[in-house]
Amino acid sequence: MSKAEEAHAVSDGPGFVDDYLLYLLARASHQVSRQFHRQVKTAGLSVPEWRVLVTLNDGDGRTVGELAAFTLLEQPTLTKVLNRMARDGLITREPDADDARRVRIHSTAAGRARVAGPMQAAKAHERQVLKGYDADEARALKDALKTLIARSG
Amino acid sequence: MSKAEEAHAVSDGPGFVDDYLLYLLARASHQVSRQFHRQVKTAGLSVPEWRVLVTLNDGDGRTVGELAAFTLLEQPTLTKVLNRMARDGLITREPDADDARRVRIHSTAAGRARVAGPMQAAKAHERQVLKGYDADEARALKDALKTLIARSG
DNA sequence: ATAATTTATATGAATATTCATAATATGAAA
DNA sequence: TTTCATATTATGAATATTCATATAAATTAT
Repeated sequence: MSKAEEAHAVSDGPGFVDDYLLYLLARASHQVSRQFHRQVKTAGLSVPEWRVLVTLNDGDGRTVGELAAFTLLEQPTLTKVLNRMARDGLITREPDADDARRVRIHSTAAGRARVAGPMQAAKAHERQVLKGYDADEARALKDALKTLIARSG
Repeated sequence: MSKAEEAHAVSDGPGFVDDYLLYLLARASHQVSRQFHRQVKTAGLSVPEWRVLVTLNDGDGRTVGELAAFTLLEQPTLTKVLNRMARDGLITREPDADDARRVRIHSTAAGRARVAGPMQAAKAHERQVLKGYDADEARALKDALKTLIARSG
């Protein structure tokens, strides 16, 4: 142990977190997303806003609860994100015809326009991240993540 | 398309996000961590506090900057987390002998005591999540995540 | 040495998130 | 059909996070 290490007792060997699944997941997600999230902000969207718009792009007219689950946001957090997005003309709220408790969220033309660039950037960024993976490896990685998601439902 | 779907145009087929690496990572991390994070809070720690203490447990006396990188927090966020933890007697700040700009963070006896339960819970929870994985599969999953982390450094 | 540049942490105002719960609507049971 | 339990979204106060920048120390260059 060097003198400097001795002084403050930092161990350089592998610790618990270095092989802890939850940490590896959190760090991989955080670190891989970091660069892309900067691009999203440059395009004038927060990360929650990006998630809302890209989710609506896959299927418009979802309820607040569905959107909250997809976007990994708490429902009250999402409601406030939606307030801002409605104010900015990116989405609209429509009452559900069958169940008056439900509110369905639709993206506007402005919302679709705002998300188009980031969508292309996301695809390019993913290709960049997976550069060096062949098709089988990429599939295996995604399938492993899907399995984790399915089992922890 | 059913009448209900027609009314609000929700597509049920797979969309972009369903096979988007960054989403799969974020969702897997979020969902797998969800139950454990509830246990952490029950033990009287916020998630950032837990990350600080478990990181210090692997190597005490890290600087604020090192801790911020490990805990996936912005430095100003961490400084405020540390203020709370110092107030609660979980950590102490010590000036670095060699560089007066640096502040080294040490966990206290109370901090170590507070993190002991969650550490055991984390190990038990990880075993639970990886139940059904054999040793090779678990290793492959973790190695895949470590590769992503290393490449996105 | 002195000044200029870079690095490490802290601070403050603005913003965002959370927790508990309110408000409203549906569905089921009596 | 009234009551009771449950489900969905919104609200408000408390808390946490972020962004820009201040402060202070080390390093480099002049």
